[in-house]
Amino acid sequence: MPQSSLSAVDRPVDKRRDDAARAAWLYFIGDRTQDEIAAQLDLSRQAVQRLVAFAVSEKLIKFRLDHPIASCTELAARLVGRYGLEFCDVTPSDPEAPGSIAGIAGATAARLQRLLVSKAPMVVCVGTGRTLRAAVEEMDTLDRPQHKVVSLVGAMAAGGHASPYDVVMRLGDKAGAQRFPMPAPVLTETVEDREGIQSQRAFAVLRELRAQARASFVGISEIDWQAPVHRDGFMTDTDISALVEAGAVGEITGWSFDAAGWPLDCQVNRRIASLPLESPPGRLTVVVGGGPKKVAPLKAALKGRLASALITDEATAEALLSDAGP
Amino acid sequence: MPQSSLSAVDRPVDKRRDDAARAAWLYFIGDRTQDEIAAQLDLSRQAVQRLVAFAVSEKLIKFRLDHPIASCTELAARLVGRYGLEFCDVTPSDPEAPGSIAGIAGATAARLQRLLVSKAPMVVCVGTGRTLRAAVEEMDTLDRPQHKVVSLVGAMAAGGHASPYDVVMRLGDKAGAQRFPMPAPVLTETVEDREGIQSQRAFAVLRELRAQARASFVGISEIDWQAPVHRDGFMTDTDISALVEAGAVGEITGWSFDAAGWPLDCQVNRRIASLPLESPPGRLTVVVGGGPKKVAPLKAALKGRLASALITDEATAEALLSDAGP
DNA sequence: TCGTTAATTGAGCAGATGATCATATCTCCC
DNA sequence: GGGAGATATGATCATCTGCTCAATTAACGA
Repeated sequence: MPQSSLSAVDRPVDKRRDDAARAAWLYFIGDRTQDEIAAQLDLSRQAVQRLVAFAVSEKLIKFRLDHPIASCTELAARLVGRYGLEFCDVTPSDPEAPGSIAGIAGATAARLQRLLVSKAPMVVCVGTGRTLRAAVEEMDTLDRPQHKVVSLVGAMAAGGHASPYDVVMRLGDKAGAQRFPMPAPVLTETVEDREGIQSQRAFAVLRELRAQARASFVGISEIDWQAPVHRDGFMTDTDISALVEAGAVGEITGWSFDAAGWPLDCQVNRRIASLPLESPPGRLTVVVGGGPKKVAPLKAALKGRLASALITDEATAEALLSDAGP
Repeated sequence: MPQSSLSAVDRPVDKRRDDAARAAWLYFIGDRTQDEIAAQLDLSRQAVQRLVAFAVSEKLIKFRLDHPIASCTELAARLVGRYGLEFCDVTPSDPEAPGSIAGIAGATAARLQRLLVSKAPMVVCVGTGRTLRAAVEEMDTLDRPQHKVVSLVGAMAAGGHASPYDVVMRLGDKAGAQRFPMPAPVLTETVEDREGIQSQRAFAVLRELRAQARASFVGISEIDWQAPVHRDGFMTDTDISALVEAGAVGEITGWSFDAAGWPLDCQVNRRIASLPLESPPGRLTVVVGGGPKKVAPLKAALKGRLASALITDEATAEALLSDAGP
């Protein structure tokens, strides 16, 4: 039996994941104690504890809430009404960890999954960022080679190093779908560079795919000195200064916009290589994000109709509905 | 705000479920301790412990394994080959609880869910029994009024009392689908009774729906003095005696068959009001079950091609592949 | 072969969890 | 209004879990 010896000897990682899955199954679904599992699998209790922790951290076992919490449902309905959204999902939030993305990632994963399980071939566009990345990790694995996953934004900084939050490749893997990354940095050095890159054949393909897309999922961020685009090296101090000066409050797929949700007509935006924002978007566009820092950007984006659906958490939803603020 | 006062005052159950969902969310997804949650929700630690336990027992929060365990995959592949199945799912089993249906129910729920999330109108037929009932409980709630859920078997005993394991109504509720229960007992008093009942208009509708069905999900049981059909009062001592005499080893939707999987041509089967078995089934027919008692019935049913797919557990799968046995 | 470093293991312990039980509170019927 | 029964609450304790740390084993290069 060459296969089993291969997987057991040559790939000890898989064995470990297998054991972890089994231990976690017995623990959460079989409802046994770690001691009992240890006896069954002939391991020490600690080994079982580690396997269970590993399974949880690797998302081999997943927790899902299947109950509409009334206050979240109500916030969602009010957001749909206020901003004319196609839908809005609001998850509970952890008051002790206001920036936590666990809930939003889970809710986004559920939406992505519901779309992608369907067998009719479809195109789904995605941006980048920590939240979307976490959402993809929460999804179940699928095998849908008929689908196409398209990036709205490049994952490279101008210097050439890649973002660790590349979403399109990971989502392609999870869904077993065809992947269309964008062969470009987020921000080019000059307007001419951007024009050069965008005149390439690959770009026309991406534009064409976006026009057919069933949906787009994008993250959102603030524009200031702690902005992810700055921390991750996509934009320089000079870029940020110029944007803040011009009144930027947030960005989506690299495009900065002001408090009214108008994309800025400035030098930096002219060097953004991502596919342009649309207002209102021609296709379902889901903006995903939450936490205190994202309130102002989200409020602006929704005002400016840069998105037609929203996934956020309870605290952010409340802030978006309060009339105070910028 | 009449609705919110209504739900808060007139329906304290919903409030409790809401709190339980929130507590469970913070516990499993937010990864907080019960003490922290108690502080946040302003409850005692015990109250939180009870809410979390309640949420788990009510399936407000669900655990799902997303990792193919190699040995289960291999067993499934061998069963598909041996019995010419369309598919086979094998879940881990808990060696300490050989009759446990937790895993099988989860796997069946996943299959049902994958079918029913799709929006194109479809018909799904179901049998009855503890396992299918548990599977439905594991499903997420859906809203698919375009689907039809059809019962292959009545849920009444001859005396008129209903089975507690009615599946079609529960599944209809879970999926938000139209429900077509069978207006008949499992076993009628006489052949004439059966003919009378089956000549009714409603029966023609059920036959018609089955012919269009996307899939059928059925349970399976042994035929002996501990058989569920006997314990639940669907069949009398006399019926069981006659069936055992005639060589029955198991039943599906009430129809008894012998060790070769041939439906028995006997007096009892002639009084069964369920829709007839087909061999091989014209449409996808998934038999669901596991545990030591179900090995012989399953082996017979698979030999006789009474089903075209199987969901079972590891221990049962091994027994079905071993050549020993009846 | 030996020494060095990294990874893995299990003992021990502090803290988290779940069960029990006595007490308090609610509900419904009179 | 009162009382029986049912239900909910919080104190207490036994058990379970996750973390730390020291010891051991494995891996690798000299």
